[in-house]
Amino acid sequence: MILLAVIHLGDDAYGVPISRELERHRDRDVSVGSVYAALERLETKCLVSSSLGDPTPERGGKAKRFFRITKEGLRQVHETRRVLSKLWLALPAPKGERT
Amino acid sequence: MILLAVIHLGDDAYGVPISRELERHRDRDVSVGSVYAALERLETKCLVSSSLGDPTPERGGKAKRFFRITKEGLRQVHETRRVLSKLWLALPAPKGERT
DNA sequence: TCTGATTTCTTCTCTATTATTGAAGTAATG
DNA sequence: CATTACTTCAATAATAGAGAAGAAATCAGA
Repeated sequence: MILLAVIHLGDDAYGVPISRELERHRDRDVSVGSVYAALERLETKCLVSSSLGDPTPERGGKAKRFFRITKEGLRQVHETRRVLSKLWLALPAPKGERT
Repeated sequence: MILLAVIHLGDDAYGVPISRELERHRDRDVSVGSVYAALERLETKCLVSSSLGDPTPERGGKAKRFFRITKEGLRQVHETRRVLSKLWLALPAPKGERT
């Protein structure tokens, strides 16, 4: 889900909004520290890359660290989608859901 | 993925075939111990239930422990599918894939 | 019909990795 | 120099994973 958030946020993918995006989709609190930890793991595995941004005209604050998905990261996202989509095909429909 | 394997295997969902199903889909070794550990966690959370089977006419072996997905487990599988499918919608297509 | 080897599963133990939180640290602006 | 907007650190909980040990059944031969 972090990889997907990085993809969706595009040029605005740094710690805080990534964490907010996760909170929105998972519908629960997500501490920003855990997001950074996961991003570091993803970077170690070369699924994302990061670079420091320039100061902005906003109030203040430390320089942002922007994340981008790598080619390999995108590949793995697609692979995961492929596998799960296949497994989900045979799923019995839940009550009250239109197919 | 374990929940999905339990669903797919139906009346034959016990440790060994669940582990084999995972190996098949993930295309790598999956130790049966890790599968049992996960199944226990899932049972603790009431996402699966289990019951011991009777001896079979086959060669031998300890009684099988069969797993079934619970109503709540099925609900969560569907919820996960719903959320991820939504996130996947806007995914840029990988090269060489027909859409 | 004992008895032990074999088979098929499950359970246990230990370690590595991932997840999560909350506090501390840093570099900007007003 | 107080405030703001981020990042990094430190500590703990939870999950993943492998491999050995344990359990209960069948089979085969004496």
